[in-house]
Amino acid sequence: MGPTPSRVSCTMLDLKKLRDDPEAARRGLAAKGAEALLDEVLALDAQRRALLTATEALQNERNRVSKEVGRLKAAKQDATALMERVRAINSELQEQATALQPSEAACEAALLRLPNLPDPSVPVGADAAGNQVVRAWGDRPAFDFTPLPHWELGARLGLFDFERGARLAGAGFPLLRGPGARLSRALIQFMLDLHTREHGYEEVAPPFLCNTAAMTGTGQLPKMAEDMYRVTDSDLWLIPTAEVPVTNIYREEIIRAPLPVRLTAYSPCFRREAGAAGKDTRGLNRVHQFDKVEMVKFTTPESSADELDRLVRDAEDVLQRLELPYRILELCTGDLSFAAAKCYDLELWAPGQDRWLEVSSCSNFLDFQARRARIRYKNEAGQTAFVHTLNGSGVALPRLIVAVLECGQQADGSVRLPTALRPYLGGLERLEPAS
RNA sequence: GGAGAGGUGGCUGAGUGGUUGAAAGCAGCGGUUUGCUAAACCGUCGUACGGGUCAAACCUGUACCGGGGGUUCGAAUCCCCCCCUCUCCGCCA
Repeated sequence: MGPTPSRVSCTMLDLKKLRDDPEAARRGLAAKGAEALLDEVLALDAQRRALLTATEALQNERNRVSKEVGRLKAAKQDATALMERVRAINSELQEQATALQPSEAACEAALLRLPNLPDPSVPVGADAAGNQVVRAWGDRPAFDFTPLPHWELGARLGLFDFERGARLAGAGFPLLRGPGARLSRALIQFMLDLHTREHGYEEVAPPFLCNTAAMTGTGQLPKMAEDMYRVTDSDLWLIPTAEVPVTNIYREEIIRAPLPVRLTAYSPCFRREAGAAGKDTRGLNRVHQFDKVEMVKFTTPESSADELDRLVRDAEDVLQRLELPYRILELCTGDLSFAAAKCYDLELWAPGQDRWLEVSSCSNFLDFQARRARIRYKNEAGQTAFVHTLNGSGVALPRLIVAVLECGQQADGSVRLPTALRPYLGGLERLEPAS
């Protein structure tokens, strides 16, 4: 079984817009540090169009002469001269094609590496230091003892077995046991119930591996290949987030369902975390496999800004109901991910480590992913147009568990569980140390 | 994994190597009729990428009938490879 060739649209940013107003694109790309690529794209595009025009002129002639051949033959007349002419055109076309094909491929490859432009409302900044706290919720718990990090708590409570997990797949593949495994499952179920029953999402259970076309559609490929796990003898990658399969549900489709379509999915996520070696090696802060509940939306361009606000509130609701203090950052231009035009991060307070931990990233991609994946709808004028896509974690499990443990810890070594979660744990109120 | 059947526009569904980008029907859109709804009738109705126009409307070219390649002056139509769906068999959670 060979790899499926990906059929990806040549557009990610609108090429015509890039041509018509390169300066606007240049400003946006500069904010994301991808300015140089723009000139490369524009040059490749100019070359490509010149070749395309020449090729199409030849094709036009070939088509006209061929039709004439048919006409002559139908009239029982000699057409040898015209057939010779077409043969000549074809050999010329062969030469054209050897120039055009690499040109188109190069143009598309460069385009696929161009990141999305930041929304004009996004604060300008070079890196994470430029992110802005937009609001915070909840009081950070006060302790009359020194709060422990979750890996200490987990050891005392018998929740994790990192050593044996490493035996199975290496460091960063956590093994949860007993109450730890159950806590994880309870949180997943709690979040899915919340989003489906109260926030208006449809639950989906997607594949956990996706092909190259899907990975390209949402923007993981080509840029993030080294951050993903790949299956060796088929065209499949382990998903780094449910965003990939869920967003690609409508790839190459004109969505007929009324917008917005709001979907939520549980999935494991697999990330190589290339370049993060040695960072956050203890506990659950940064792992190669983790569980997450994801929210994905397909909307009209008119409503995507509002839907982003709702998305953030839906993620916040998870944290509020679990009584966990958090803050919300708006990412600045320099910290936006490849595909995002605007993004809010939700960070939970981890008192045992005295730091904030990101548990959710809520992004509006505008039509960036829709272009790449060709996800469209019919607008009110009846025209086919690209949807806007959004997604956000609702939320990621490991760091959620970290906060539940570190915020809920008591002087006696037990951990108080949030009230809203207890029904999912058979009424359990506390995790007690194994004695 | 083996055998068979099939993949055509939003859907259903015709299709001959040569003015077919593709019959017909449904849906959609615009309109007429109508007290409203329904119905009827008329018209319109694929996508992408180029060129023309400051731009839009519009005009025009090319490509696209699962994907790729081949035969041919000319391919949805013939040939090869691949993918997918369905049915049956085998294997297995």
